[in-house]
Amino acid sequence: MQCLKSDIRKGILTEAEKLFLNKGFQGTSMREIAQKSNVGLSNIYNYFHSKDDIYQEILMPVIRDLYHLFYTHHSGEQVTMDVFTSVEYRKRDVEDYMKLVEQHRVGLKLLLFYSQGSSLDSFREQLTDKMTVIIDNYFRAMKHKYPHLNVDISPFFLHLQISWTFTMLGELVTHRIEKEDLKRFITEYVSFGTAGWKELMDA
Amino acid sequence: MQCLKSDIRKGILTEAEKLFLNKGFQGTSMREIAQKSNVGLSNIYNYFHSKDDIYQEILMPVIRDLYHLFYTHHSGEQVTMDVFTSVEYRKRDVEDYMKLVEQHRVGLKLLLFYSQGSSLDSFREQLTDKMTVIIDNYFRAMKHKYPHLNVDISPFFLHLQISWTFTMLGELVTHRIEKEDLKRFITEYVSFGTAGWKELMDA
Amino acid sequence: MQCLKSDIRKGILTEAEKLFLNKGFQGTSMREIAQKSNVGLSNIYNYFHSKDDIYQEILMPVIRDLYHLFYTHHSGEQVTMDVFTSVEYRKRDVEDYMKLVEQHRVGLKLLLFYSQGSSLDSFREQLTDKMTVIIDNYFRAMKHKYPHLNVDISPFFLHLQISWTFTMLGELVTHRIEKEDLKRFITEYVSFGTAGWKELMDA
Amino acid sequence: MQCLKSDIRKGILTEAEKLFLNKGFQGTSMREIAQKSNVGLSNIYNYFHSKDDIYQEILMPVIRDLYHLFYTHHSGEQVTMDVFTSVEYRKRDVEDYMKLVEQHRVGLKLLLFYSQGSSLDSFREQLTDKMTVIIDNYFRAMKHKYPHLNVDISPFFLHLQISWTFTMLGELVTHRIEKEDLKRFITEYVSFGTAGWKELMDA
DNA sequence: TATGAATGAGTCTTCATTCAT
DNA sequence: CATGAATGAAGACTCATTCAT
Repeated sequence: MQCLKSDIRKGILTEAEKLFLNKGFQGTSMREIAQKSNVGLSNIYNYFHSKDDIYQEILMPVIRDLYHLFYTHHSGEQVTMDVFTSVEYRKRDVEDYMKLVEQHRVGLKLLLFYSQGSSLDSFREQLTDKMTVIIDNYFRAMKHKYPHLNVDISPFFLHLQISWTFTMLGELVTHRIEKEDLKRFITEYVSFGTAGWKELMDA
Repeated sequence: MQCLKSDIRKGILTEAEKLFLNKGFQGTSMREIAQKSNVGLSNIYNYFHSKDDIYQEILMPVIRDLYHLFYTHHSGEQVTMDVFTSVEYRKRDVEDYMKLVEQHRVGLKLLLFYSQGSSLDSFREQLTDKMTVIIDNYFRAMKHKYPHLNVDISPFFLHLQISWTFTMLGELVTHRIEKEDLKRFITEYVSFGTAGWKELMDA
Repeated sequence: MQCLKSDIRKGILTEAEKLFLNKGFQGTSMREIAQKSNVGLSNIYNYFHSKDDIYQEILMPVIRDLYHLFYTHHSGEQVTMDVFTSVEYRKRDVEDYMKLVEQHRVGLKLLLFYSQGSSLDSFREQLTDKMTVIIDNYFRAMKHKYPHLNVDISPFFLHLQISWTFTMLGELVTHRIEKEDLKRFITEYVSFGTAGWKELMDA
Repeated sequence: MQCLKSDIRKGILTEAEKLFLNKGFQGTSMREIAQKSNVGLSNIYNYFHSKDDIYQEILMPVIRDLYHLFYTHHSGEQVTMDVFTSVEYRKRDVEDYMKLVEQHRVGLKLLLFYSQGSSLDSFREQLTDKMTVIIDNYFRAMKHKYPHLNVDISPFFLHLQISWTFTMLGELVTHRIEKEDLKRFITEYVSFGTAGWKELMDA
């Protein structure tokens, strides 16, 4: 019985994903991956360079979408306060997060909680730092456009806000929220956030 | 050549702490701990039962203080809205966090980011769950006392808020904040939070 | 440099057998087995799951034949006193034992004397118990068929007789008996046994 | 709290005995002995030279009595056939065994089943060999005294008979026989044995 | 006598990866 | 592309015994 090359690849990735999710990156061995995916241990190396390679390939899509989401949200052409204080804007934001979570539940879980020991170990940290820079620039642009506003937010608070986004993603991913509760949560989240930002910026 | 028992114990703990901080619990081997602390590998077992034992001993103080902080903050005798919306209250809160961070910077870092594979692996998750229950009860009591208020916060949002607290601790611990920036950050943090809660509860 | 799988397997088994015979199961280390059989220590685990696995594989044939011998001797269709008191019957018995010993000298030695710490540790005890039950049933059947006979043997004496069989196997295995002495021994053994059983059963 | 030196010795021996009985000589560690007997690990070496030393000391009494029993039984001044064929003689024999078993149940168990890895590992084998020589001499003397008798027993059968004695001791020790069953067993045992020996010697 | 620290070789087993076929 | 053998270091932990105090 022969299989298509691509099938085997997928098989490996699928089983590896399950294992990583259960035991973490470090806790999963190549042997297990081989056994579960019915592939000879050494044969795996015909498809992937290393364990880390498998891990990266699994997480590539999430990372791509995550980057895309973050960058489009915060580096759009329009510099406006609405991004922070408009309920509409924030609702769109959080709905985008939800979509991401629905599409990449497992991947996000891996990325946020099970990457210890892999090259993506500090992915969250790095992305947070990058985002901080980007948003910081955004603030500078806003300060230029609306000089009377207080957009002088401390870098640390900014950083924290971004990190919180990851935390929220983590919570959404681990505690599967029911549809009926979802709307309410979003309302609360948006209310809380907009009120907070308004307070900070109008001051 | 023998040394004082307490000295060697401390030596082991010190070096182990450093290693755990660099390589995580799983990534650190007893061999390394032995080498760095100039103790025979097997001799370590005269001081500690296991690797996990060392880890727990290192984190015991943080855990104790963390529990104490959380429980005293949220199970005080007085049921009042101030806890959420009073600037004074929240300032006191965040200052307590700061103290915790200053005293247990490394320990918190380990606890929050480097415990994978140890028995404290899911400590954050567990404590978050416990706190959620406690605060939920607090809300029920408030609802009883102030019936006109909207204290009907969704469990998920509550959970998220608590998780955010850990995130903040994590950020404070990883990004050493300068003294001059500290005051500003606290102000921002408190403003944001109180505004948010007010918005939610007055609605 | 790779060799035929079967050769290496055999090599490991051969050397392990020697070592177990010299040092017992517990006293033999995987390192030694690896060294003596010119195989990398870790490579052994490509052929066997564990030390115990090796041990079991070595003893599988003896155990099989031992079971077969015992069961066929004592669960034959014919219920007759001859089994105990006929010289012919007993001669056939003891000759079967001899064959077993010749074919599995080393294996029997291991099984009877060197299994401490392995999963076959209590093999003799277990088999003795099983056999006791079987022969006890046999006696009941005989009692039914020959009511005038005294077949009311105490369970303990029965147990002892079976245990003696193992002892004899043990002796045959450790003290290689010369061909010329063999016939004589068998005669003595059979005479002694038949006389004994006759005495007990005719009483 | 200070203890008499002899008390500590006894404590160590007592606890060691229990452990050896549960886990065998090899399976018992000095650490365990120290813990169970409430003695500092290294302090044990003020009382005993080594683990083997403890083991020997525990088994000294059994060995002494065993030797004494065997030697008096078979090297008495009187050379007579009765030793083998007289019911009275054999009854006295087996009753002596019973006494030995009652006095040294644990010791015999250790000696026969749990000595692997210790210096007493091959005690049974050695004693069996010694006894074989002694009884062989006894037979020679009998041949001289009663030339018409067939006392030309093969060494191997002799050896087996002696080994059987140990087996019986082993059985008596592991399967605690009830008082009511004891008498019956002895009768069976003696009947069987005397009939067997008569058959062999009168032939 | 008693203690706790020290030792150094030892236990079985698993790891990710490579190699030859 | 696939296989199974090979590697060599590493994993946590235990051992009986000794030493200095």
